[in-house]
Amino acid sequence: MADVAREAGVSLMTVSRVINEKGDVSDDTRQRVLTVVERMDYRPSGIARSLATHRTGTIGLVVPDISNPFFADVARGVADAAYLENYSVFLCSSDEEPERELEFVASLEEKRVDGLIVCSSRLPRQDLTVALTRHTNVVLINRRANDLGAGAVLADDEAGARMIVEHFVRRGHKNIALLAGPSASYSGKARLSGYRSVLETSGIAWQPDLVRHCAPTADGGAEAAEALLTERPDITALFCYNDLVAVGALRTCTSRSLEVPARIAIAGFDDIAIAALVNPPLTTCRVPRYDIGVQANRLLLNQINSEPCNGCETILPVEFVVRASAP
Amino acid sequence: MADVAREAGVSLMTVSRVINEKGDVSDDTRQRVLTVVERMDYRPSGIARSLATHRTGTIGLVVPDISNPFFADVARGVADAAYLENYSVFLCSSDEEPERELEFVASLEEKRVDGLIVCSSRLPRQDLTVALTRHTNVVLINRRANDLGAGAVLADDEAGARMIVEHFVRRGHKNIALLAGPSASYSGKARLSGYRSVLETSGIAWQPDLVRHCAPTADGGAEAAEALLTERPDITALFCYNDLVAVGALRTCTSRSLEVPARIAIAGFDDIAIAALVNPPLTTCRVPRYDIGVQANRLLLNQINSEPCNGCETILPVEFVVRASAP
DNA sequence: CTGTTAGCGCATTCAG
DNA sequence: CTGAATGCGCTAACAG
Repeated sequence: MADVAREAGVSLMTVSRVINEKGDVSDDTRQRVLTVVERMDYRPSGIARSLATHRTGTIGLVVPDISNPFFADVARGVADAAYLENYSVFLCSSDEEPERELEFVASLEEKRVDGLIVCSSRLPRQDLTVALTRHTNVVLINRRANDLGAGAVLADDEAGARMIVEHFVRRGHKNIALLAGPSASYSGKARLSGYRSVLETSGIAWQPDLVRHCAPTADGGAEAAEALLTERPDITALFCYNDLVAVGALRTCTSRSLEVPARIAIAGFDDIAIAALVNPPLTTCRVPRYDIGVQANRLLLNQINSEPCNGCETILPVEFVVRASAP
Repeated sequence: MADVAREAGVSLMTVSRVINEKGDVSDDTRQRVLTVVERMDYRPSGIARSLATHRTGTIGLVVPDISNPFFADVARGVADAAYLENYSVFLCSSDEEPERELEFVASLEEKRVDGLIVCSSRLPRQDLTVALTRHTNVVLINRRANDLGAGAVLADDEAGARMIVEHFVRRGHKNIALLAGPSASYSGKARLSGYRSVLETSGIAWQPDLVRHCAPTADGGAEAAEALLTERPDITALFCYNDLVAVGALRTCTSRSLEVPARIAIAGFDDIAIAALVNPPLTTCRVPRYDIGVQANRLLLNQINSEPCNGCETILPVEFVVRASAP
């Protein structure tokens, strides 16, 4: 910058003003400075600027696993939205390890990020609190924490679950099973709760052995479906925690020669790309993953610009999608 | 930091030494400082440190689309490897827009990243050169640029293509078609080249109408397969640019009642998760995406630590995977 | 083993 | 409209 100032015959301050388009500078000198900047390929140091202004123009994004299509889509939403606002995004893929998640949060503090988006943290409540109080601007995805003063973006998982189970009920199913995924997660609980509420209002008895928790993967779904169908061969409809679980269940049905949907109807959740591509294509519930990312970013930038948002929440609607696996 | 120094009754320098575990400090004072650091919840400012040291401990990762499972896996490799080396990663998802890619490269320069990993850039050669010469440490993925002094990590796409087509030939196929994907990309060219070379060595005549370029998506594959099979119903084997294209081709075959693999054998490429989950599961070639990310990071860190690497390349082997779509 | 003196490259006062 | 002085929080070289 000093070089530019000298070459242009002005002070450092004037160069700074021109670059930041701030204060009044005569068109004449502005042009002169810009020319020199161009000629010398000068790029201001964001580091030095950050040190002076206490703002970095960066945010942190913590996800359990960036290779999981769900989080990859969320990340894309965050990244795109951040780009439009001239923010840069630190990607932190915690590999589901709480310990690593904590290290990320600490590291992001050293990097002096302006804010933080934490996606589906496995962190126990206690650790979350400690980690987040050191950051002023935080948005949580798929997790509530109003009392921490953090914003939250959630999908309406419960409503989605209700739509799916109601669909089954309308089709006359009585023995509707649930592969419920992880019991600890927000979405796991919400989807289970939706399932229960429809059974209740439909006057269908709650049968505990129709519900099984499982890992949120295709293998987890396949195993759980195997066990479930062995124990209760009278099941005619199967609501799966997510599409991967449903794909696994589909595999199990195929290997047991249970025709889908003729003999057993199957529904997933999320509507990731694979849902439409398997055979038969999955009935499911579309979760606006990209939008979740965009909204999380929006909430965060609002906080950064100190527009108040104490524990404000954004709940995004989901969309029921009927396909051949449960017509 | 000044506060810590005062509280501990030492100079700034000593605090700095303790924090960076550098120089000799007596156990006594070290403990005293650490205690104060703990008590005051002090965290050094990476920004200030970067300004003083000219190193940021950050790298940039530019990908066309983070929601594409291929790049998501690469990103995970980069992120995991970077984490192990205490580096932070800026995620830049360019949405396939060359213009945005350029802005990212510029922005990463302002952020003073220590290095840059660029994945499958759509940038014309000219722009790439300009953008990259401003960064000293660069690694390219799926693209060569030895003369730029950038490192490169590539998968052995040509060998993979050869394995697949050889497999078809061994099974007695003569009319082997290729849905070749984008003609401009490195991997598109390499896979086409592998296809041609096997035909040649096998004495099978090259038939231009058996090759069709298409978008690297399921829809792209479905359309292209439709056209291809209409024109040449005598095709018995179909090698697809990647798994998504193969899934599309599969869909087309199903809708035309062409049994796979009895009537027509199909193979994909990459071995993304979906390949094993469709029906029938896809024969394909596994590209070590995660490893590509890890290796790219390794090459980059080598450059950063000024171990010479002028245009060095790492070519990763691929693995042939036989499944039911082409047994 | 420890402290002192200088910046790192910029933005923010305040004066001209 | 422009410039000079000062500090952001830390580290690199030297001195003690």
